[in-house]
Amino acid sequence: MIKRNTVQVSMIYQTVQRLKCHPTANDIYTEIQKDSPSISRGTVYRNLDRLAKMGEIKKVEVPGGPEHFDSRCDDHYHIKCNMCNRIYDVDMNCLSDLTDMIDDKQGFQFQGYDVFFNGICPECNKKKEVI
Amino acid sequence: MIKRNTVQVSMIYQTVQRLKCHPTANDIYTEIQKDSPSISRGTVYRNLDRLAKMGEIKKVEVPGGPEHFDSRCDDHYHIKCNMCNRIYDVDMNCLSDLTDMIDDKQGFQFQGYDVFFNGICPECNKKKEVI
DNA sequence: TTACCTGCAAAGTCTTTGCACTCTT
DNA sequence: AAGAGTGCAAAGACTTTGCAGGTAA
Repeated sequence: MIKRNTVQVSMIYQTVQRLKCHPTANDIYTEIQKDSPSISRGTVYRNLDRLAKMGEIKKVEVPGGPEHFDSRCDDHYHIKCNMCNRIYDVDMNCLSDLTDMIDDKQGFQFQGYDVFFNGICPECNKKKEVI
Repeated sequence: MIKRNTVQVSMIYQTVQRLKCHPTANDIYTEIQKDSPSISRGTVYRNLDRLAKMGEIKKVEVPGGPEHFDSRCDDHYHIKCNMCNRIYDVDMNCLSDLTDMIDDKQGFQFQGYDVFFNGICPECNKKKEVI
């Protein structure tokens, strides 16, 4: 998928590793721009996509929001804060194969599933108390 | 939320009930346009949102795709076909409270979760065999 | 009559893409 | 050299919004 070792690719990869906050493509773009103002959004989107397809990073599709990216590639779940929309890891064992629980598969070929929690993050919880 | 019984609101509600295919806002817009060409997209989006907030219909947030709407309001899961992107109901008992399984909530206030399956629908499976 | 709702169009958010140029290999 | 990757800008998909006029109550 990626066949050339360009500075842009490594900056994008490094930035996903460095930001521990499940950044969006735009977060990564903004961050890289601080040092390299000429980086383009297209390059960021293209390479995040390539890195995810290669399994170097993980694409996190958030229900009702933009995509986020994660340096942790093992199977784990996420929670979205309903106030600030940030994404965090959930500390829980993954469910055993959920597709075993389906009563009638009706001819579908099940390939995978997402579990996505939502709630309020500790930081926003504090803010709420102040208000 | 909705305070007036307009023709547009009832057309939108009826269309969600009639289409059993988990339509998107655009599907509903296109469908209503056949009979009422002057309906506007804004009205469709606004009223789908209001109907969902009132609990008359259900908003289905699809990971990595536009929102779909469902006439079934009880708790149940969905599967997205990775080929045609259509949404179908999954015939399975809902999981008991998943948030009980979280080892360390780290100060988060968990409010809910989505489970979303993906795979290949029977129709697309047949097409694959032909190819 | 009031104020909620509509149609329209513009704008906003997120993402993809075509093209000419650049740089890795 | 070849062709993968880049920057740029335009366009695309989906959704929201401001406003003037329409209409249910």
